[in-house]
Amino acid sequence: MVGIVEVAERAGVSTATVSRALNGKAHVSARAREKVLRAANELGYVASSSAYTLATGRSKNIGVVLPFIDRWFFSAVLEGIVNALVNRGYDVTLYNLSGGASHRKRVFEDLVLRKRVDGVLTVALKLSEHELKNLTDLGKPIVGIGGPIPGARSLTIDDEGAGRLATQHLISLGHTEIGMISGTPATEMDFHQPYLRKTGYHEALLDANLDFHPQWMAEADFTTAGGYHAAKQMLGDPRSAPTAIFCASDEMGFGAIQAARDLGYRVPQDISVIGMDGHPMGMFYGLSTIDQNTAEQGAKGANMIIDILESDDEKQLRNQEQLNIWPIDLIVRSSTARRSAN
Amino acid sequence: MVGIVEVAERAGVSTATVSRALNGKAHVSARAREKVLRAANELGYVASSSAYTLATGRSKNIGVVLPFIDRWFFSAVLEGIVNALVNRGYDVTLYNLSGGASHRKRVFEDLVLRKRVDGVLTVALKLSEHELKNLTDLGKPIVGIGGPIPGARSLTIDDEGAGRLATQHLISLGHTEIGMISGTPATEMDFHQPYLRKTGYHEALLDANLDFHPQWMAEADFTTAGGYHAAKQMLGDPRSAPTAIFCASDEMGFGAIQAARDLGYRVPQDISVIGMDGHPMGMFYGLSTIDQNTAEQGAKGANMIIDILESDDEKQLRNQEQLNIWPIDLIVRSSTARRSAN
DNA sequence: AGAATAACTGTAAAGCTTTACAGTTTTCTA
DNA sequence: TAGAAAACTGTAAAGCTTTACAGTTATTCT
Repeated sequence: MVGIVEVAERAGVSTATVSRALNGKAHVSARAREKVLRAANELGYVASSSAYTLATGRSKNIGVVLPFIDRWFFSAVLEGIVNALVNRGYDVTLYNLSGGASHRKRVFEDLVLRKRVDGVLTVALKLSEHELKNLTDLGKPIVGIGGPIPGARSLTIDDEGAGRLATQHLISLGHTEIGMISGTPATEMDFHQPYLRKTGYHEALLDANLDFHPQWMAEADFTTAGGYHAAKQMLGDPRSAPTAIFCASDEMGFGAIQAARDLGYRVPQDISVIGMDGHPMGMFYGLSTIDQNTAEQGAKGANMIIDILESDDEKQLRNQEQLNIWPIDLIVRSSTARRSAN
Repeated sequence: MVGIVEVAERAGVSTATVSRALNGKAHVSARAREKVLRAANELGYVASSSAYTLATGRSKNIGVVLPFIDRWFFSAVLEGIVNALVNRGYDVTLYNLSGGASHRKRVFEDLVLRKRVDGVLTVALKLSEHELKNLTDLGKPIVGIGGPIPGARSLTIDDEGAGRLATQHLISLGHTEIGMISGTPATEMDFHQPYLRKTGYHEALLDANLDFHPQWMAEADFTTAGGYHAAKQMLGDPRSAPTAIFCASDEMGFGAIQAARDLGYRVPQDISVIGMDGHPMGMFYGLSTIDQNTAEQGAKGANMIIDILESDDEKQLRNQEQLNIWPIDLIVRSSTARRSAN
């Protein structure tokens, strides 16, 4: 393998000069720089990242921890993160938590700790005290996307406000019996959103002096299948069925629409459904939603962490708690409509 | 930060013994091993991965290169890969190609070459000669998932056979005018599948002595939106509309179903639609499909590359060309039915 | 019990880069 | 043109681990 000494020999300079030239540092003459660049190019030289990391203490690598990869929201955030990071010259190492508790433990205790990353980005994660301590003990910047991390910077939408906005949209259409499909306790272990969105829903009902009926509250696992079953349950008894449903994710919204149709309801004439997230397929099923500009949100979070890393006073900035609110948009499509007369 | 010398001091042994004990090597007494383990645990010691890599030449890190992240197929493969790799003690570094040509160039020339990975996994990628050379020049194992890499091992379904199987399913239902929605030339630059699936479709028609009509062939970009528009085009003129459509992905299948309905067709009474991949939402829309067990396929590919890396004769195995065929399953749901009489 | 053997342990080098510091060359000023 | 200052360049150490090799201790066999 070709190392820095080969390049130095070929260029007729020292390894120090090669290093400086290749890293764009000052104190190297134009002539030397040119010779080095040519030699490096001819030899196809690329510095060993492990030696670079050992020498500088920087890995140019960010760890991203997420509870799932194959659900749309997470993959979209990830896409935004990866593209933003590569633009700034960083790699990303992935840590997925869907493999069970022991797997999860390993991620927080071994892998992330392997001093392999310059910073950690978490996506929609709720950490235990212990996990949080493991993470902050790294002494590296942490940014939480889609869910605040205590003691660190976060970028998240106002989930409570989003829940309120979605519910108010239904209220403004004249609905008074409004159901919600939220997360199961199991999912809440990982994301905060279900709880907060539910709070927003309750607040909106309260503000409008509307009744709340326990049967109008269902729980599902954020999948289309889950939304389908929860909606069937909620709509099964026509005497207590709501006229509108707010789903905490678009996937659940798709399921809810399908369930309503399978039960003979028309959407939106008999039942209005609003989802949440901004899933691209929402357009095809006419699902009204709260768009949270997912990929851009990921990119923004990625840039936040690099900004911290590359600022001069990194140490101070590092884990200042700071909450950044990301904007959301209400998108009205054909799944929500004015409450019908009967 | 706590390094190996601190552990050695605390355990009262040398760094060599610490290293051996922690890596589970032979030639260390039970007593010494125990002392080391306790000391390491008390100090929360984890070896620096850059120093480890520098010393051993192994990074315990696999690079995964994919054209998209936020499309279901890719995220599902990725999820399978990540979980399998973490189980075997490897990390994954992600290289995404959706950021444009210069980005792509950077991935192949700089990042992957940074000697950061022990091996490379590509997903549904078609590489240029130049890119392939860059990759093989790494001298590291490569495994191509969902699309063969010349000169390397690959794991892929029989796309041609899958296209044939889907088409034959439609033929067996009595359809004689069968359309297909395939990939655009732009997408073919990245994946081979569209072309091969199309070939299988043609073969099945030929075998059954069925006519082929240019209007029955449309191209889309593998998204639901693309499938929707392509199907609208194909079905727009009722005089030349087919009675069944094979879509090269489930997402396009969802779009095609919606397009058919929007045009007043009933699915499956008037139009049968079959997709491909095994998207979890297919169940809800009753989309018949060819399931390719995506996550398991990713896991299998991941295990293949680790098997090569950890075999004794790694060098020989490394880039033997070898094609592994992954099984597929025809799943019949409610979007395909016998051709109606009229 | 003593010798031979096996098992364990420690020292030091290697792996490759960056960078502080010291040394050299060039440029500028008077 | 001499001297000071600035710009450049090189040497060598540091970063942290693994591991070959040599040295030490324990075990086993006779």
